[in-house]
Amino acid sequence: MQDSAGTDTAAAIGPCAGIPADRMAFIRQVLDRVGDKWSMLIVAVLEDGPLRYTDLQRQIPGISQRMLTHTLRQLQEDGLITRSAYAEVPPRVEYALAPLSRGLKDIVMELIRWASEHHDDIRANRAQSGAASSSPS
Amino acid sequence: MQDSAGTDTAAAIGPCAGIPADRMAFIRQVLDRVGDKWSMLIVAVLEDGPLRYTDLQRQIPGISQRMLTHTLRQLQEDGLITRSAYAEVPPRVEYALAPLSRGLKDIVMELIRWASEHHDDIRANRAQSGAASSSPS
DNA sequence: CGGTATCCGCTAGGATACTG
DNA sequence: CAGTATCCTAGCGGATACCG
Repeated sequence: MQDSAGTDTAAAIGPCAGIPADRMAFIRQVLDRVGDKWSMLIVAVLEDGPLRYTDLQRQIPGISQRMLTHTLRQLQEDGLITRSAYAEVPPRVEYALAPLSRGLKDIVMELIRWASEHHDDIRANRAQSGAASSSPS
Repeated sequence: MQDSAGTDTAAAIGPCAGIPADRMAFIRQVLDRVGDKWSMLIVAVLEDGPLRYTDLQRQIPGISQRMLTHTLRQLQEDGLITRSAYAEVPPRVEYALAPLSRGLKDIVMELIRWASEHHDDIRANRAQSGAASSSPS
């Protein structure tokens, strides 16, 4: 707690849009890490339970090995997921959510639910905006 | 649209995540739109009330006109924010959250709060992982 | 004030091939 | 099975200059 004025960081955003510029920086960092395409999907998929590498690949259609590996490492380095490698043959590696991501998982699920519920509206709006050329001479 | 048959493994996400592989596609789209660096910040800042262009620039340190304008257009086209231009002099343009983003705003605020609360842990974990190369003699 | 347009570096991220 | 390494392109995103 660095703020002596008693202004809770999160609370400060509510009453006043004046988010201290300092906070903005790390919020951006976290958002950038956690908010990218694949991280959220991985967290969401892992929410159901531990999964192996290839299972993750199958669960997340369209992800490349490169991105899967990369994102997993990022999440692992941030302590959001754990990697358990079993030295057996064939080798098995399981990824699971770490305690740290308990709260995040919840938020991600909400976000996904929101996306599910409103993607129609969004698409509609998007189409409407794009359809501005519906007035030929 | 390459995958139409077979793997019911996607159904394995079902219980809690409940993400049919089909949904995954548009979820990715929404996540991609909403999950980029600036969109969330703009939504967060706008949560407090309508703001003008320059105000947004001030509230979000580090954003360029290009990105501000671009992101605002995206959000607007998705119907997440509204743009009100008043033809007066000097010209005034106000951006505000649209009804559609009511729920999103909430989630974003939660995410930011989570980021605020756990960025220390994340940084610690990140540093620890990076410190693996403390090659002692 | 509230943008638009252009140049440009950087890197996210896919495809492919190879390894332990 | 679980990655690593390399190549390569699209577009993100900053800086700058200019317009209504």
